[in-house]
Amino acid sequence: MFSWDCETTGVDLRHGCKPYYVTYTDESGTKFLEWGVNPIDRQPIIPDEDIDFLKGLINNEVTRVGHNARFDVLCLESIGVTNLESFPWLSLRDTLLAGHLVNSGSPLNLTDQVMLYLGVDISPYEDKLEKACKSARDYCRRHLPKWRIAKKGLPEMPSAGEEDWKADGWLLRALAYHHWETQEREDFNPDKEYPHEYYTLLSDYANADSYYTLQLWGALWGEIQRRGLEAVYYERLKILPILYRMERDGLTLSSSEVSRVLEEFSEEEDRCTKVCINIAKSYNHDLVMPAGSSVNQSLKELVFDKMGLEGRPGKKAKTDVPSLDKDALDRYSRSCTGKPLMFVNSLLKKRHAAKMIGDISTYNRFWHEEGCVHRLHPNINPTGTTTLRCSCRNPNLQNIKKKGDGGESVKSLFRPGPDREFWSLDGKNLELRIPSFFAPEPELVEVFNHPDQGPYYGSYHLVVFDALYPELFHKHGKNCKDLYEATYYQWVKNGNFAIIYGAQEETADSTYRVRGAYQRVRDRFPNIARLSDQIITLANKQGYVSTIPDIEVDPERGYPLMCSRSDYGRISPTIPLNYFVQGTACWWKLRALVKVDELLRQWREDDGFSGFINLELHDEVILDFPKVGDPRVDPDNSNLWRIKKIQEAMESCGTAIGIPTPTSIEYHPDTWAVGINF
DNA sequence: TAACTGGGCGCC
DNA sequence: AGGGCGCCCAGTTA
Repeated sequence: MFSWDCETTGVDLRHGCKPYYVTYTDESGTKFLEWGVNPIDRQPIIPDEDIDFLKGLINNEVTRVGHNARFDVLCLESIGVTNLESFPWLSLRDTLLAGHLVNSGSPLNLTDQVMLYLGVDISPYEDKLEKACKSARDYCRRHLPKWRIAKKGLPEMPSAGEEDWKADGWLLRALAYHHWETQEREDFNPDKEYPHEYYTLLSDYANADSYYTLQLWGALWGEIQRRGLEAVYYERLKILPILYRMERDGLTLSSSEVSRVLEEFSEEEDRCTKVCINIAKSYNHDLVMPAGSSVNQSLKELVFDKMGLEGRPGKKAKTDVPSLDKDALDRYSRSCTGKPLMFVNSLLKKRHAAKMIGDISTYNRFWHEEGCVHRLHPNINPTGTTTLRCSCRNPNLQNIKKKGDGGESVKSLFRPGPDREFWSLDGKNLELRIPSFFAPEPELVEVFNHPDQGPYYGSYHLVVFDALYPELFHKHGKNCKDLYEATYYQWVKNGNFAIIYGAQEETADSTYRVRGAYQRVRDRFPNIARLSDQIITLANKQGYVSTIPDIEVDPERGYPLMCSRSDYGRISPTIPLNYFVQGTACWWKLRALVKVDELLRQWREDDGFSGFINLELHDEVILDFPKVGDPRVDPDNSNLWRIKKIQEAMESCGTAIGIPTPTSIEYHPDTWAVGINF
């Protein structure tokens, strides 16, 4: 068993950042390889024999321990040591995955985990390095302007912005050598505290990392064994190569659509900004328009003081400062006319345009150009949430606006490349089904199992609609869905999701817009109400909730999700059912990804089929396939049979947790924003 | 300057 | 006591 860790010139390995230091620890101790970095272009200078040596090292060992090992595998790939297909993924022992499994609610960085499980404080290594790096960076800014210090705006590091100093660990040794070679400054002493340690500070820090990563693995695995969670760990491990592949393949945007939309919306933003400024002038106010959707003093002063609109706090606000969010602006606009009304409407339009432009600019920092498309490779983090959801960043592709306000959406820019097509598969009503079948709630089980039968036709929302508006439902039946699409039916949906998200009585009633709705829903679904109560009690007793056990993995144990406690030691009643549902849904999705990936790999071997997974959206999977034929014209000469296989595989994951999980199929030949149901 | 906080907004 | 995220901006604090 050995552990390894790479230090890099930044996290953006697909944009030119590279490892310059590899540390590894095994039974015989801790060793390392260190390479000089050219300060002008930030590229490490790596001897061929070191690459060969690393190849041997990686291939010889049986188990490999890493902290967020997927990143370190990508490091090795970026310098030609290994690659996706040949790396022995299932031999990995990852202290990030293990740490989340053992305690999903605690900080997972190495320093915190080593403190928690080994009682050792390694923060002094990092603190010393941070201090020295910052001094070195200051020194370079003053005396060596040609040296390429990490900062926002460098094309090779689009993620720069936070903790930039971490990308400049190489700088200490580079500066020390530079001084030794040139002796150009007598007073060379950028850091008064550590002037003579520039050769070794990075090394001390990095070597401690690989050493303690190995120790930490031992502690975590002991805990996993004690709690009998080995099978759950091994199942989770399967996700790493899938995410690695997903990040590599990424998601494409149409470059011509991007240019067109950018131009149109820039004009729109300018126009609306001018309207706002002119209206402000008529109030004797020189409005300084805030960027994007943000709010500044100038805007507040105009709206609340000079126009005299009555401010109200926002729904989710932590303070009682008057809100200027979309919801608040909508409310204000209903109570005003004339210039204030025109102002509010222009401000909303300006924000809409600015949001679109802002999203595209963020993508622009990250994308790679490939002919007529741009390709994004986001970072997907399987331990990025306190539930089992993955988080996504650089850029985040899990919050792409679906529909424009009457206009275009960012989603419409995401288009398949030439001779490609998108498909998406979505677990239908997954989060509503989980408590319904698990409780179980016989009425809802019946409804979900018979989507063709009246009066509810498989719709959870219609059942609640009936409970809250019995007269209307008696009169119109399932037509209520269309008749009250924007009003009662929408409010019912909002309320249902609010409850899934943990809303308590007051919030639920106000979301449903019906007094007493919360209690009526509880009365209608007594078993779900009881499940919620029981799971809150259990969570307070044991500190966590478990997802539904999967009979194909471990019929006894699900994935434990820690519930955070307030200062008084109680768990918020909003949390337990939500974690249970959200976590179980994502367990389903993780297993679905494993099965989908298995099919895709099989097809690749069978006939070279090049289909891949672009993205996962918690209960949904997006696929990028080669265009074969239009399934609407000739289903037999299309990818439809493959998609049906994938659908079958995903649905089978529901069986293993006792929840029927019908999965819908959408075909996107043109753009992700438009889907054709199959 | 850099780090932090809150507001705003998008998704499931 | 409405769950889980990431990103940008403005304004304050160290």
